[in-house]
Amino acid sequence: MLFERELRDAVKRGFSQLYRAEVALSDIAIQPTRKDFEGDLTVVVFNLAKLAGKSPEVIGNELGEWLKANEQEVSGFNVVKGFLNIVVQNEAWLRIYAEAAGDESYWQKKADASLLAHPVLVEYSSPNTNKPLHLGHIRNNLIGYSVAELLKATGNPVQKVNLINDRGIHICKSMLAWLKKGNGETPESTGMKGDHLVGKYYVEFDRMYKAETEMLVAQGIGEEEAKKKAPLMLEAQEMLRKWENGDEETVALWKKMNAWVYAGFDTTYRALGVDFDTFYYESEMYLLGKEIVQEGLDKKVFYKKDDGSVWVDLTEEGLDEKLLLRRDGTSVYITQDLGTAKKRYEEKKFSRLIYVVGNEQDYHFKVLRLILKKLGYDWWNKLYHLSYNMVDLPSGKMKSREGTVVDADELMEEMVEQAGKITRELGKIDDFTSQEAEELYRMIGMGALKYFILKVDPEKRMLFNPEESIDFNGNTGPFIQYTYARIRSVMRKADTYPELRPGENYSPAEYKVLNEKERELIKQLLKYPYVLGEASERYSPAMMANYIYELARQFNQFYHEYPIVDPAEVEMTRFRLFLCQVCAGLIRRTLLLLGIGVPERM
RNA sequence: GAUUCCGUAGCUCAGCUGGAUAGAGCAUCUGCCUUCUAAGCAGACGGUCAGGCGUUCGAAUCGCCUCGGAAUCGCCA
Repeated sequence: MLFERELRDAVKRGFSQLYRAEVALSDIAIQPTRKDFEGDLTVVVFNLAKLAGKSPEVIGNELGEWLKANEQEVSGFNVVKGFLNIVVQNEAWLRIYAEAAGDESYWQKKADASLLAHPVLVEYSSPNTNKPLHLGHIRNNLIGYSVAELLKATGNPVQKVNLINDRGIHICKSMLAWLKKGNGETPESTGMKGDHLVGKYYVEFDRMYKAETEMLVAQGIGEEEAKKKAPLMLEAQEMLRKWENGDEETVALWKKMNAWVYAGFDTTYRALGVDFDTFYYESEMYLLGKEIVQEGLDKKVFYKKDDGSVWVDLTEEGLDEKLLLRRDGTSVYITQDLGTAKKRYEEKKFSRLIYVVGNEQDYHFKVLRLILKKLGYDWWNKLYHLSYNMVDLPSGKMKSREGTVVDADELMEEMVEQAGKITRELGKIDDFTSQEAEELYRMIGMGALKYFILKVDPEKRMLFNPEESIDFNGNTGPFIQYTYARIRSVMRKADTYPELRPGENYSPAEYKVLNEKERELIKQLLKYPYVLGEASERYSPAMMANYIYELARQFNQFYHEYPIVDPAEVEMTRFRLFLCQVCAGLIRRTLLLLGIGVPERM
């Protein structure tokens, strides 16, 4: 944090002068001072007291005196129960604030230079093409998009990639059900979005399949066997074989239905505001990795069983044996992933490859990294599984097959509708054209949804209750958007007093009468690059969300307590307008990292 | 069964490498719009940080145990 390093150094020097003893920088704990005490930074003196052999109270006072005498920026201190609270003089805050405001580079914390030479790949979304996107996918997409933006903001070259799972038994299920029950339905003939139409037949397959297995069970066949022997399942498997053999009719159907799905996804992605630099298709990648199997066998990392299947033994690492090639010679998921990772590394030499994938695949990625390591690829540790937790409903987990999902398109539509309803009730934009109003509703509705998802740490499981719509008050996206609109409104008012505006060369450094709220606001503003740096390192959009909420909250307190535009107070008005400008800029900048837009009015 | 993750206010969530009296929002209750946007501000209420033991000057945070929940351990992806 700001001044933290300087203070730490100063404490070290002071300690050494006062007690003729050295203390490691890492042993000096500095934290922001709690709100209820006076001060900006707090030195925890317990361990220092121990080293010096005096009581915390005494050390605190002695160190405080020393700092005040020797450090220009320290204007005061107090000691409470072993905590040395340091007051940094206003001039120092203002000086740094003035410098930062005039220096674009201050707001762009740079990542470790060693990472900047090669791209960071962020793989996210990665949908199956047999069903539409649901709330779980929304979380994935929003996290992936935002993490990519965070990395960009810290200077990393980023490529967003989407690996579409466009082949496999699940796709065949939809295809088969459509053949049997579809009557030639198309998105055009039904007016349905393509992905929803295909999803309808995925659910339909499951319904028919369940009926079949139940019938078989009724005939006295065991459940497990019934599931395997059900004619529909056999048919789906046959279809997959046909597809793999390039059967024309099957491939044509597959292409047709996938095209429907892509058109649907395109609409959803656009509504979500996410994008990708590269799309990969599993149908083009699934054969990769076979040469890796051979390589592993040559290096004796893998072994072959009598039936011809290929395995890797990970028991030494505390895991199990893992299959890599079936006895019929076809590859499994992890084999493809090995091949895909290798190909990508050869092509891109990525500095990191971040997989945004749900935590149900923690084991999978552990194994993936381990196998690459065993094969001797030194880039194995550049793979990172950004594991996010499930979005649960009050009724429990979402299941596509059973239709207990919160559909992405529907949810977004509801959010926008809700935003429209609230906006109309408030009646502040009655002069907007209907198109302007629509855009605003979308911005607010999506802002609410995105903030709701992103403010929660990805690792934490979160609950969504469809009964209670997502809030627009309190700790929400619209609250922050509202703060921005409010600031813009003040600035518009200032336009009528050109002589009050801070000019191009305005510097806030000379302002003398900083009040408490302004001071807090400036401190919060200056934290930005530090928070950004950490959020980027930890892949945590939630940190940015929490940061900007706090800033908005503080701004609203300031706004409420003090007038901003006052023709009788030129210096004050300039200072405050400038502060508004910086706050608004930061809100905009931060929300953009979360994929959220800001309105001029709302 | 084994492994991993999780458990903070009625609800949804913050809480950085251990530091002061554990913070927000929602909900409930009270105030504040003839002054720059009330999607706001101020206040009240609400906690055995699942429980226990330990390490420490100090534990929501670290370790062990118990209870509760979830995920994974497929010739599915």
